[in-house]
Amino acid sequence: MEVEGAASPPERSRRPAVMSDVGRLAGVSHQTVSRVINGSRHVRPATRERVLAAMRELGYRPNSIARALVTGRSQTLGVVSFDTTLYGPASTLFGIERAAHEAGYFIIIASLKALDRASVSEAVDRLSLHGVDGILVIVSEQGSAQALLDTVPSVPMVAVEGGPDQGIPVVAVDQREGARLATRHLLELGHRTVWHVTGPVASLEAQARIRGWESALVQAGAPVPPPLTGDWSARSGYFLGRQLSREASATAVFVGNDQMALGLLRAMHEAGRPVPGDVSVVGFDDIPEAPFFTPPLTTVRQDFGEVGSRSLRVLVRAIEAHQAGVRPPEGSLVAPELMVRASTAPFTG
Amino acid sequence: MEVEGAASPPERSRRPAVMSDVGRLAGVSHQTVSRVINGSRHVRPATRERVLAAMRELGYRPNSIARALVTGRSQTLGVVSFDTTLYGPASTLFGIERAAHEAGYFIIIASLKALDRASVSEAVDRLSLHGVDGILVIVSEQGSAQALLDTVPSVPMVAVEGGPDQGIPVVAVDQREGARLATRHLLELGHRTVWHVTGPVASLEAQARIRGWESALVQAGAPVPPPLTGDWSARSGYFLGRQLSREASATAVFVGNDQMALGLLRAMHEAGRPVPGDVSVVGFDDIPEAPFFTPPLTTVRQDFGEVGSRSLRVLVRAIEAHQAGVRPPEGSLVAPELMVRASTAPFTG
DNA sequence: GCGCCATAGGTTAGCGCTAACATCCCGCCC
DNA sequence: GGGCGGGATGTTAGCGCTAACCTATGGCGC
Repeated sequence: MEVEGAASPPERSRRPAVMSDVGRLAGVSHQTVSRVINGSRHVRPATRERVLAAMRELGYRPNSIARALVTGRSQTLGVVSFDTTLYGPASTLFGIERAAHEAGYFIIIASLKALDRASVSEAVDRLSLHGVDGILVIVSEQGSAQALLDTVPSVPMVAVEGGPDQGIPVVAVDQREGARLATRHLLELGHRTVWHVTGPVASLEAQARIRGWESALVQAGAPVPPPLTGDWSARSGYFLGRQLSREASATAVFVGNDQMALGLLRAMHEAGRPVPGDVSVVGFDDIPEAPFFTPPLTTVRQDFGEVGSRSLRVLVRAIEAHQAGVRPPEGSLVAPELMVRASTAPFTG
Repeated sequence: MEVEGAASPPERSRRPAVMSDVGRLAGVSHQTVSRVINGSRHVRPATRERVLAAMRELGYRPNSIARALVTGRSQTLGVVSFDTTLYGPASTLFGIERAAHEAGYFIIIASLKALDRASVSEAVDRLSLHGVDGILVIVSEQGSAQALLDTVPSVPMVAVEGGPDQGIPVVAVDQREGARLATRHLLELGHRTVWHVTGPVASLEAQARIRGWESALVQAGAPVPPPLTGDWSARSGYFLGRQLSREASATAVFVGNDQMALGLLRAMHEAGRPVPGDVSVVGFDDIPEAPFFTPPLTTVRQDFGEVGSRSLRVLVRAIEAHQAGVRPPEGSLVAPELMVRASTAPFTG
């Protein structure tokens, strides 16, 4: 079709085409090509068509690095996370990525070796050095939440799943409300009180769940048993479950997450204390396997995907606010939901 | 110390310092600053010190986008994956990220909406457009493996966890060997044959496990029962388990992954067929929860982290080979390991 | 017919860095 | 002592793109 390009034989596509190659073939300047790409109104339809045809013919792909250099925006966002192997962070990351894709951003990840301040700052630093436009920190631990405030952020940041109470926007599930839901459910089944297997002390989520559990107990006038501290693993749930199985008065347990609940279920089974006949158990998270535990686990669902996509949208708004020089947006809380299954039953004292 | 810089008061750090600012303060050209940063030998120690001091004073951070533009390398690698929520891909991704960090690369992720050819190519395209130096594709499905061959790769690629037999390097766990391990274990316990609950038909892993299971059966002269097809979820394992529980001759089951094994365990429990008393069950993956199933699950461990880090190293070598214009490296297989726990027992017919 | 303004496009200067070459200076050898 | 080699540094020219400004053209009102 284009007789113009006939001068250069199939030898084209040696080195990738750049803007001026397209311009030359279309008989316009490289700037006009840029205008076509960026949708400027000041290009005649006929010219636009010629440029588009030339782009097609040369297989032109815009170079986003050159564009990033000149615009100062890389369309890339960083995510800092600790253990992306766990279901929670993994699903959150997934939600983030989907929302980022929709918003035209890429996600680059920086996982932490350890959960201390230094590595959080180091990760944030590494990302901003690489030129990201904003950073999401999936933070779940007190030290790292603190580290966020120490960090001098060169780009907008949003904390996900937990974070400092002020300073930067936080998007998370309402942990305290979730714990209240779980505790009240057990209380309403007639249990005198509810024991609690917690996550590690430094975990913000664990702390919030403890507060929610405690407040529900206090509000109902129930005694507050000493919490048992685990580490989120099925293993720790198992050992704490063995311990609890010897506590005859323990007929209802609110476990800090589903993995520990699985371990606890196993310990109760071994100890001959049937669930839910003898002991009722509620977990937290609602991992996909929870309905298939023995027995199917009553648990509190956290919508991680929603947390991820919502936090991404907050970050994008924060970036826009930053550019416009206006106030950053607020964070928000995602509501948890109680999933009642077969691991809880009325108290039959 | 530096009287030179006194002209500009604390008003510095308005706009981030660039190389020539550092050079000016140190009394050298911007190129010498570049030499210091890139560790050139042709800089006198005294000069180097002055430059480093100036960098510190101005809080200089090199701009990696500008560097990427001129060198043509962004120090960024792309990872294409489908469901990063599952334990396998999530751990693989984690291993990749750790190894990338060590090798001085960043990881940018592109997750797929669907598992078809189009979305794989689209993701690869999106990543290379963004300027990645290489791409890892966590592929586990026949269609996408094929898509990889269709893709005209502008950058080096490596397939992870599965992929076409030729064309690009593949790093994966030896699925067939893992399936043989599981099947032989059950056969050695005296079971007449071993049933198999498989993953979805299009899954490369599922296919390889079926082949391994079949070959172990044939080699032992055992009959080959019809495989039951699941979809990796605990839910499907549960329903197929219900079906299998009615099959009196089924005393040994090799389940394609641990989640389905969990569902199957639950179905057997409900059907009053004790595991391992009546039925022996072997899973695949060895997810962290497997030891805490009821009963603790015998399963085949896949070292996902090793697959991730090994594939990253192969990709880095592929990039170097690409630049040097030599042949790309070979892929490799990671050995699986049988973890014997309490869900398998000798056949007592 | 002239100025005026809108429209369509070209020209020029960078973004911050590295690669390639040019230059200077010094010691050393014949 | 003069040329020469090589280490230390400066100068120049891009990488591929966008922003800002400039120019040509044409329609329109008076």
